[in-house]
Amino acid sequence: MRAVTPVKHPGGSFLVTRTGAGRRVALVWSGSRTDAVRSRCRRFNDIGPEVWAVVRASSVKDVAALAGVSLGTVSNVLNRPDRVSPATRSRVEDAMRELGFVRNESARQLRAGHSRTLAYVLLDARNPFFTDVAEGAERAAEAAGLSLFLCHSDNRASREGDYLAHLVEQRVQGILVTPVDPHATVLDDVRRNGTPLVIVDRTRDDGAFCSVAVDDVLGGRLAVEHLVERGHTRVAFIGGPDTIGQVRDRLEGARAAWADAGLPDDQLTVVPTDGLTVVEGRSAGERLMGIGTRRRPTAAFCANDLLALGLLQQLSTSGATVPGDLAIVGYDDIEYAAAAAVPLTSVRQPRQELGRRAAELVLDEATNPDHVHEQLVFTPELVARRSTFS
Amino acid sequence: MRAVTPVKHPGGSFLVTRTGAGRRVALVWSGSRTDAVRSRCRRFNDIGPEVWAVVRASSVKDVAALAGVSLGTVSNVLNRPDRVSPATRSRVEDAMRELGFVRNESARQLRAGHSRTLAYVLLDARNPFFTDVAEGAERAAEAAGLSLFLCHSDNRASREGDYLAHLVEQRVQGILVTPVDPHATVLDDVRRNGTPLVIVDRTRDDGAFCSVAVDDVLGGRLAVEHLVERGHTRVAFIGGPDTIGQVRDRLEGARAAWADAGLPDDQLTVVPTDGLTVVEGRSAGERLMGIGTRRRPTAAFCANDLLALGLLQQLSTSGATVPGDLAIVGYDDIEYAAAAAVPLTSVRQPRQELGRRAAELVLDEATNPDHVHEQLVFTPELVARRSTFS
DNA sequence: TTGTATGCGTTATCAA
DNA sequence: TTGATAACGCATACAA
Repeated sequence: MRAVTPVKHPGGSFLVTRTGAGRRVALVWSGSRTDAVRSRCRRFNDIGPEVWAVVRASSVKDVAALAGVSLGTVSNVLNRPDRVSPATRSRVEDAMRELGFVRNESARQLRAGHSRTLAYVLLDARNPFFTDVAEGAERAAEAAGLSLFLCHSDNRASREGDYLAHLVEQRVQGILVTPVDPHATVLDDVRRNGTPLVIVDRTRDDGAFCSVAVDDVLGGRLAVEHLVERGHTRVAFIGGPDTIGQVRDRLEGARAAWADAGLPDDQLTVVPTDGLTVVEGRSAGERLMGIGTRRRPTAAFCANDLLALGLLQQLSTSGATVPGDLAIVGYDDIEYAAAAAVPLTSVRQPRQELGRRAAELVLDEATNPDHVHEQLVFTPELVARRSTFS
Repeated sequence: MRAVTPVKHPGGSFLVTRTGAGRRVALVWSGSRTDAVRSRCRRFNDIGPEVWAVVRASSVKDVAALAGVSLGTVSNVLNRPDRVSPATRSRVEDAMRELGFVRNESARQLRAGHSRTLAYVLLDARNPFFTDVAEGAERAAEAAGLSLFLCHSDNRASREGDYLAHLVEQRVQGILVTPVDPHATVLDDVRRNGTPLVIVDRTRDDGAFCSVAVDDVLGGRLAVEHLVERGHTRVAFIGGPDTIGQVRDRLEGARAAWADAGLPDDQLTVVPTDGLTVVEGRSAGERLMGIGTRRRPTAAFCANDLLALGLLQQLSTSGATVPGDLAIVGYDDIEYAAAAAVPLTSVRQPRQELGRRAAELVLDEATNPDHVHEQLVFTPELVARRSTFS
């Protein structure tokens, strides 16, 4: 079998085709007439008994030549087929098939001034919350005939910055981003450049951007109200670091509900963590179980489900029962929450809806001259499951 | 605060700026001199007392004009700064800052013939296996100075096809893909067009593509050998549908190990599922526990960890213990496997390594004329945890 | 060291 | 209905 190796070369995209030994030139271009290919040869390169032929990817010009029409007609077939007579159209379409023509999006975009893509720069691809948001955005993009590219910043500001810069250079239609820091100037840089940007799952007080978020204070309140209703009077809040707005807000809501119930401050313990992961949840569990049974909280509210799952696992390892020894409320209601060994009570956020609305907002900003920025705040709801019902 | 709304318009990327009521034209362009902006005005649009000014995004030409140099010099500052005298260079850089110049990647790409991006089209963004593969690819891309875009096909052939077509039109440097069907002709279409493509976690027997995969037959064998060593003589294989190559291979390995151990065929039960998800795992658990205790398997080998987690949850709900009533081996060793209520024994695949090597292969195909396709097969290993140790 | 001219592939306008 | 032509923004070869 002949090796057919595509390479890239200044001036276009090329196909390199190699002959068998002995022959000088062989143009391998599956399904095409040799002469059509030969016209696109740029460079022949002798290497001993073999010869490389460098072939440009076919363009509208090549198609026009093969079909015996003008370049403008080919473009018409592509963009306004109704303006072309059926006979010539099918001749052009045949030529396209024969040459394996694919429209060059860079050229189209250069001409059109905009691309046909959205992007979502997300913090943590391993957290199902973000992939669910992405799914919602994906569907909205699909409905608008656009593609959605996902970029994983992995919680690193430098990577986030690289991605944002690249996307702006690409002139994407719009960017959704869950930023490492919503107040970082990189976001302003994007917008100064005219690329619509929507902040997802974070907000900024200055109203400079559209954003979609969930009322985390209310979420924290719902969680703790539920625990108070279930009769708990010693509760732990597990989460951190408090540089994360979500964590601060959920704790604030928790404290408000606690105060409203007339319970003493010191019976709402804060167990800080260094992140919102399963591993951190286990470590928090160890610390929690280290407290003497008399003073130990009877319930825990975790700042997200991953923490809650880690906590659950730690308890199960150490022989404690849920909710008998400790009731648990998580946050996010990811798929694994319902599927945990003890199904988790959790605060649900409308994740797909978040993504969908974010995509719609960014498209509005991209296309509607009368666009005004909106900060949408969604309402969370508590989903009660076995982890809080003995 | 004035509304500054970016819009898109044929002919370039634009910023629309709106005046306050009463004045006719206001050019809002933060940090720029008004005259520099005015030169880029294209269209003024009276709407009652307000006026829209349509402003083109700045190009090298604008920068050159503002800096008082030629367009070529600006390009040199961008691409070969050493060829420019320090004085002019700083003048040009000032102008760039002032105009908020951002290189137009479409134009650069059109000229260069290739982009600076890779893409990974993955099956299921919710499955941590794929995000870990993506992370490995991401790092390799970063090392090569490229960006990696993630595209989520969500197991749908049509969406996969849309993404592949779009990526080919974009002339990305290379595509990694875990395809819905590795033998589908869409993959051949991509390559016929000269875009390097590497198949991830699947293989194709015809050697038409590079691929990276893991020896699933060996993985199945390892799982069952482990269970046999632990003394199990009635084992269930849980997984499906068997249209998935992985499922077939893992079962094949399981059967081979079973036969090698001299155990009777009918004591290796197959419990088919409709997918590899947590929900399917629970449903399989129900069926399994429906078998009378005398004939019921004492161990289960699940085709992936999500199934195993679902199974585990089902057992725990119904009061059965793991591994006492049923030992469990999963596959993939995702993070949640170790973090499960009963830590899961699982077959680990070198996920990040898979992604890294795939990215390297696609870059080799893109840049090395002597590239030959390689089908890499990695070796899995068994990670023993509590779910198989009573 | 800097400037000029050309082409990348596409689309749209206008003339035939 | 079709064809010729001019941009879009950038990078480079070559001329000054």
